[in-house]
Order: sequence, then C-alpha cells, then structure tokens
Amino acid sequence: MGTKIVEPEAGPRSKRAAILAAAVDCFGETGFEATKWSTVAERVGIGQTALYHYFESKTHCLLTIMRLELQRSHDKFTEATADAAEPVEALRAAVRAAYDVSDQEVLQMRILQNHMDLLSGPRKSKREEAERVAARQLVQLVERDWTNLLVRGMSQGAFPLRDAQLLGSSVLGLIVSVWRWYRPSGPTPLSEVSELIEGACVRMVAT
Amino acid sequence: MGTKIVEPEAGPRSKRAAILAAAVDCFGETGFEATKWSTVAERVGIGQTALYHYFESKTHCLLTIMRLELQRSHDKFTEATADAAEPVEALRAAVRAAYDVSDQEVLQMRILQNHMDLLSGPRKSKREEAERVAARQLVQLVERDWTNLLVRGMSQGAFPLRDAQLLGSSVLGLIVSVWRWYRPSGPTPLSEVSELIEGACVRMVAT
DNA sequence: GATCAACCTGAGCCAAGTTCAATTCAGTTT
DNA sequence: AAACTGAATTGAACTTGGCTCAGGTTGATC
Repeated sequence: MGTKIVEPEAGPRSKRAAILAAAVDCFGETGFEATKWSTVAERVGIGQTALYHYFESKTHCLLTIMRLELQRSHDKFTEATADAAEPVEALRAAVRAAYDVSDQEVLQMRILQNHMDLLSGPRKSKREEAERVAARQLVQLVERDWTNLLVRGMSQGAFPLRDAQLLGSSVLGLIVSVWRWYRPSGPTPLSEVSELIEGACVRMVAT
Repeated sequence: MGTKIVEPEAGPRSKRAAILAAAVDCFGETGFEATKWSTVAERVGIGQTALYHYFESKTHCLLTIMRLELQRSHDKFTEATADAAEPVEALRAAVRAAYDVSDQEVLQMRILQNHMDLLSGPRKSKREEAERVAARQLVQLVERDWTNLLVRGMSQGAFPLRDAQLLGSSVLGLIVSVWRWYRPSGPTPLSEVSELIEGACVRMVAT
C-alpha cells in the first residue's frame, strides 16, 4: 500500500535540486518532448551522462517533477481547508489556495497537466514505475480531497445533493484547465482568474 | 487570413483515410509518443515508408487529426445552436452536442486535448506549419463560439454580466476536461456526464 | 500497349536517449 | 601524508525510431 518514496537525501555537492529546477524550466517552457535532455545538462553545467547519476531516464525526472507537484497540491489543499468550518468557505479557500502559486509552480502545474496520461500505463524500469505509482496515488488523494469537501457540504445541507464523485472531478478539471493557457506574462492576472473561478465553483456546487 | 487547407482529394486507391483511422486508434489508446509510427503502417498493411507518401511526418499526421477534430467540433456547435433563440437553451444544446460523440471521436478529443501545446510553437516544415496554423485558428473559432454565446446571453439579460472571454474559456475547459479521464468502457456513461456538466455550465453562467 | 502519376519499398542515415568502463574529486581512515 | 572510499563525472560507443533516398510497381487513361 502507501509506499512512500524516500527522497534521496542530498549529499553536499549533489546537483539533484539544480537538475529538477532546470528541468522544470525547460519542460515547462519548451515542452517535455521538445527539450533535449542534454540541454538540461548544459544549463546545470554538467555533461549529459552525469544526469543518469541522479535520474534513471528523462521520463523518470519528469515523473519526479509531477509527483512533487502533486504532493504540494495536496498539502496546500489540506492546509487551506483545515480551519474552515463552513463548507462554502472551505470551497472558496480551496480554490484560492489552488491559484496561490509561484511562477515556478505554474510551470510545474503545466507540466503535470500536460502529461497526466503518463500515469495510466505501467513503466518498464523500477524507479520510474515507483514514481508513477506514487503519483497516481496522489492524484486519487487530491480527487478524494475535493470529493470529500463536496460530500461534507452535501450531507450538511450546504450543497444540493449530486454525484459528488463526478462533480468533484469536474470542479478539479475546471480549476486545472487554467494551467493550459495561463502565462504569468499574459494579459490576465492570476488574481482575476482566481476570483472568477472561485465564483464559478461556488455557483456550480452550492446552487 | 483564413487560408483553408484543401483536403487532398482521395484517389481511388488512397489509404489516407485508413491511416488516419489507424493513427487515431493508436495515438488514442497508446499515446502519440508511445506508439511507433511503423505500428500504424503495419495496422494499415503497408511499409512504414509508404506513410510518407501521405504525411510529411508522424507529427504532421497528429496535427491533421487535431485539425479535423476541431473542425468537427466547431461545425457541431454551429449546427446545435443554430435554432435556439433562448440563450439558456442554446447553452444547453451546445453542451449536449459536445458530448454527442462516437467512440472514435472520444479518442480524437483525447488526442486533441493531450497535444494542444503543439499548437503554440511554430513547426519546421511547410505542411506541418500549415496544419498547425489552421488548427490554431480553429481553436480561436471554437473559443469565440462559446464567448459569443455568453455575450449574447449577457446583453440579452439572460446571464449576469461577467468577463465573457474568461468565463468562456472556463466553460470550455470544464467541458473538455472530461476527455482526460472518460473511457467508453468505464463505469460512468457519457449521458450521465453530459447531464451533470450541462447543469453545472448553466449554473456557472446563468446564476 | 505506352504513358504518367499515384503509390509503394528496401536500404540506409541521423538525432537523441541511454549504457558502460574508466576517471576525478572530497572527505575519512590509518 | 598516503591509502582508501563512495559520490560525481566523463567520453565513447550502442540502440531505437523517425525519416530520406533512389528507384520499382500499379492501374487508369489515351
């Protein structure tokens, strides 16, 4: 069951963090397929083969990024909804938390959304598969986060009764669909997006 | 401006259609990157190099599939909303139309969603770039379809005034987010999805 | 039955991810 | 300080899969 991945503790001259950061930049801006693995190495300042000391493959690195982002999302949701007794207020807080992100995290969300499909099929190598399973589990966790929020609101009479599973996926889908088009440099500030979606979610769920 | 792509008229022994169909199956089930171009050839019953008689590259084929699906979506929207005077009724009709699809079209929508990011950057070769631009244009068309529907409803007093652009993207995002997880063989019938989303959209827009 | 364009193929090229054996480096032991 | 150790790194070679090329086949049309 919940086999948690032990984060490789960073030796003092480990470049794992630097590689992850560079990879997020590259994969986020250029796209995973379009960025050459060797470019990431260059940006970090090491030869391409040195990457394989830290990651089994380009995909393994991608999966790691995705898992970390999912972990962050789940944690943030939990933290944001912890002290909100009222269901509607909890929903609002959850949505706001979802859009309270740094530019780096925007990239990570984009990467995550663009490669969700990787999580369905099994992977060949051990460590890749481990990351995939962990990520897949986190996806279910996040989905449960939202569904539970809805179930609570429904049983409490704050939300009309509906298929909480399906509605939860839809709310989540609505929220994350933003990361496909949003750019920090774009014309629409994230605060505006956040407000509109917050209202939309409340209307969708609580009307 | 609107440079429409002339569909290569099918010579009598052309296998273009068969290739597209096979590619939709493969790309949809296995994923674009994961399917070998040669597998598509096999399934059609020709050598891999014969594919290049019809498509400049694997990506060119993908872009074509995406463009065709976008064209279909746009047409279907137009047809569905043509004879609906009432904005709310038009919205409902549009949502229902979006989910009135064959299994093959489900795959096409999935492919489209999973590779939207391809449409942002320019392509190297001529024909690929042509498809990309055409697709990109169609995306904007479809977005305008939805925003216009909202604008009409707002100016008519049927919907409260909100940022129609942003709300339109969100509605569209909500609708298409389904194709990430929906499987015809899955537990949830599409009719159920359609009903829930239809309600959700109306609440989101018309409340 | 010659012609021409559409259609197809085998052989091989090339880019990018990956493997591997060998080397450097920093800190620890003796 | 010399020897040792494991983490970090590298150049060279291997593999895979998309793609090019130079030519061959088919069949509709005249």
